[in-house]
Amino acid sequence: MPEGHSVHRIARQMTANFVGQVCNASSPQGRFAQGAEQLTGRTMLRCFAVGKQMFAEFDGGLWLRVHLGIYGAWDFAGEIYTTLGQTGEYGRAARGVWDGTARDADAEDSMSSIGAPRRARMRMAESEKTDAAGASVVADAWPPEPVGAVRLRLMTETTLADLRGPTVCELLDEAGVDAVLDRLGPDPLVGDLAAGEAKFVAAVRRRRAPIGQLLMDQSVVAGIGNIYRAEMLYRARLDPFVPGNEVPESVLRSLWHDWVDLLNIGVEVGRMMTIPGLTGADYQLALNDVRHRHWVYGRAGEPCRTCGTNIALTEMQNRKLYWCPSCQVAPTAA
DNA sequence: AAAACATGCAAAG
DNA sequence: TTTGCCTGTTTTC
Repeated sequence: MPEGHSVHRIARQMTANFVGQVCNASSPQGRFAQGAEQLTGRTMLRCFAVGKQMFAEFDGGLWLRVHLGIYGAWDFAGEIYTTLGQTGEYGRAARGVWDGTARDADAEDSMSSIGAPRRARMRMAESEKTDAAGASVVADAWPPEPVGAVRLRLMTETTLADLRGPTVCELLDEAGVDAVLDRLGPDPLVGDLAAGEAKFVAAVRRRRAPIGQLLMDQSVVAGIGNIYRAEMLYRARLDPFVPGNEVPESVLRSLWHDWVDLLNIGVEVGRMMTIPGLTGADYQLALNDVRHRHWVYGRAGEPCRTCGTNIALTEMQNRKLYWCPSCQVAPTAA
């Protein structure tokens, strides 16, 4: 269940490896056989993310829309040309992974090789755990056997991407894409930033729902999920229950700018880094362990890193919401 | 070994 | 409001 940053990374990986290439598509699982047949032989023209959704355009006006949902994932294998800098020798390719479960050592690479794209031979072993040890064993098997229920496999001569467990995988025409885009709020990495800010502020200000709910509403702002929601509210020291129309405009503008920053960091690092200023061992700890990465998320009952008050937990929109009842308060009247 | 749980969403009822 | 997706990790028996 990647939040927005992961999907942007996947779209970039897809762009690097598939755009401009004639694709062969299949559905090893069978549930997308008809769609795969329509895609086969077409050239991918572009690929991009808006919020948590990925869109890829193929020649002939055919679009692929994918939403990974809570446990969907893409696995890339083969000749991976990446600008993401996340490739160890046998690292995992851009994958819709759980941010907190990335155990491989891609973090340092990620920091050092941004802007230094390189070719890497990367073939996934049968399972993630055997990547390091088992990669060479299966290195000559091409294409690799699908692992698990692969809804869609996209292939070029040298590269493949396997999609598993998505909530949405469908083909659309351009009008269909527009209809989806129309109901999505602004994404800091799509379109004009100032326009996005204005849309976000206006959307929140006209609603009475709690700000904690509105941040997760993809029509208000696209790409924020349960972790970024909790962390952004903490970073703003904002009570999650304040109605949207009672949040001062200045606070909303700050929230938007914070999302701009967090999303950019997330895309670059591949993790939802929400505690600023970490260095050295603390930074490495945060990179490698979700438990050390956040202010409040997943920390119910533990002391607030700032004030020591126990982090509270409640349900909002059927999702767990963590917050510090001491640090996070209603904004003073503007 | 089995169960619970997770960074969402859409479709069914 | 409930269920499906059907993965991968963590927790419980």
